[in-house]
Amino acid sequence: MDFSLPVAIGRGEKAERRETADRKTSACYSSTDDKQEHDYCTMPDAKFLPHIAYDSVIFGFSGDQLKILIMEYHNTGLFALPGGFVRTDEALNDAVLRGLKERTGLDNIYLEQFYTFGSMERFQPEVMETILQANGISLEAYSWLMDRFISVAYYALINYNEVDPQPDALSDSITWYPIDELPPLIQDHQQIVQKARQTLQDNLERKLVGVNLLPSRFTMKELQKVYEAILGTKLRRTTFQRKMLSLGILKRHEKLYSGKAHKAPYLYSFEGEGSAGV
Amino acid sequence: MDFSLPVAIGRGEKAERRETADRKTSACYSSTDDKQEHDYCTMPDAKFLPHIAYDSVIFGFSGDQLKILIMEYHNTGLFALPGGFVRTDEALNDAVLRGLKERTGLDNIYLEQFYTFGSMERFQPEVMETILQANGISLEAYSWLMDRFISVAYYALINYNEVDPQPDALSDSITWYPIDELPPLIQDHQQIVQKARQTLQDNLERKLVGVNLLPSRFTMKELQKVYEAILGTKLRRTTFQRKMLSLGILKRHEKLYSGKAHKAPYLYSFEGEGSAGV
DNA sequence: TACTATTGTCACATAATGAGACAATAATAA
DNA sequence: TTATTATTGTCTCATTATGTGACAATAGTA
Repeated sequence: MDFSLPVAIGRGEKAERRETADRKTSACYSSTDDKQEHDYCTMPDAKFLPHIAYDSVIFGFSGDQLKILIMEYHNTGLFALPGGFVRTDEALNDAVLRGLKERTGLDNIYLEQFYTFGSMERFQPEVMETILQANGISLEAYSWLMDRFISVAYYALINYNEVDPQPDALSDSITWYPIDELPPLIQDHQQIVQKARQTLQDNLERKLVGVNLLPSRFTMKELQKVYEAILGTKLRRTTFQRKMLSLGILKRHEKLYSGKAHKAPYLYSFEGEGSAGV
Repeated sequence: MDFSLPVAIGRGEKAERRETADRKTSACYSSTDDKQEHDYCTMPDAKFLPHIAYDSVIFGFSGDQLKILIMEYHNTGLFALPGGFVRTDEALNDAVLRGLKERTGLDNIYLEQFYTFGSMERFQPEVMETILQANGISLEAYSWLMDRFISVAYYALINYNEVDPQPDALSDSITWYPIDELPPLIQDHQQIVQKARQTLQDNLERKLVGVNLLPSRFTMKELQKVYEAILGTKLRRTTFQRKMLSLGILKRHEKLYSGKAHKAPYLYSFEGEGSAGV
């Protein structure tokens, strides 16, 4: 009963204001082709904060399943979460938004930071070595990538149908996988996914994150499917409907005539972005 | 009704296993006097991860108030949260536990990571400059401290009466302040405290963090005071008591004869660390 | 022995949730 | 046109949880 509305970094709220740091900011960003920009810099030490990375668990919903985006690196058979690095003059949150924009093309993404991973087990320079070698990249020039990294993990909720995912320079694919059918992931990425899902479940009851996985207008049944996919349990139709309506944050619109032989459901939209709870 | 038990880093759960990184680990740690060790290293670049810090919001409960530990730097009038840095071969969580041990003397602390702060606004080299100068420390040798830092924030819950807080080398005091009567803090530390309190409030309903602020045996009234201090609201005695007892995780012990002219309350202890909810 | 302050528990009202019943209805088949 | 089918929106009733006050039990004091 104590629902408060979602506070997104990318959406309603402003992202962290960016101020320019006045030191050590040399330009070395090189975009090689017009369609796609490189994540990695030829003089990276001057550009990115060392030892700090982020990883993103990007959730989508399709075919009644919760899915996430996984990247596969060229010629390695290695799978990983989309991630990246933080520029020396860039807010952490802005770095993640930038990376998401590159992968998804979307600007307005529901995004939430959930944990920072910093164990020693995640330090496996061989992995990055393999990836760089498979891409024919000099290990010396990118030795900073073989250092120990602490990774700040975020999860994002996006509308599956709105997105055409784009791989980065080192990977040849970025693909939706059902959350329960992931390929083996590098390092501690499986753990990161686990924690992301747990956080998503926890927040489902407090915030109203579910709606961010759907188009702006959706039926009650679709919303229920999202909840069921996130929680991994079946929910009772009438109870769910009553609960959602009692929150007073869904606006009812016209009916959806699906062509099926039964009563047409109403479409709803999420009335929020402002504030209602606390 | 969906309480799950607290999962502490320092307590029931193991801390992240430490493996030794095999590179760049030169010993330069120097403890100057027997009682107190220095946080800062004469060759810090070789010892600590650059650009990464942690801050800890250490909660205690006394006189019906929620309090936190604040440090005051020598000769500066600057106040800050206790914090520190991560060694190159040390897990992030272990670094925080190490710092807490130094400040509080305690090993077994309820600790939870809650957010990583990485905005550009927190980059204020003047502040550290002031602190170092006030301590007569060469700015050149410690220039790394003036770099931009991303800070992983943790909150800790400890038994107020069990602790004799110890200042570090740069500060001359570490003192309990009521959470609503803090001195002005440096950088974004006020924000960090705010978010810590919010997280604590959120977790109070899901986990049973409250008990970590009390001695192992406590009365129902004491527990209620803790909840009221955290939530900032008065609670109804009978409802609170019924709720707590219905959880089935408090063990009742002998009565506490306080010498006051009324019925003596029972003492309770927290039956947990295992699992009861989900 | 009466009085005071507080505790543990109960009783009742109100609110939230679980679980099923049922009428409404959009398309299809007869 | 009318019956049939699958699904939706809503209602009802039972169960559980919570709000609110009452009250007896009791450890000390007067």
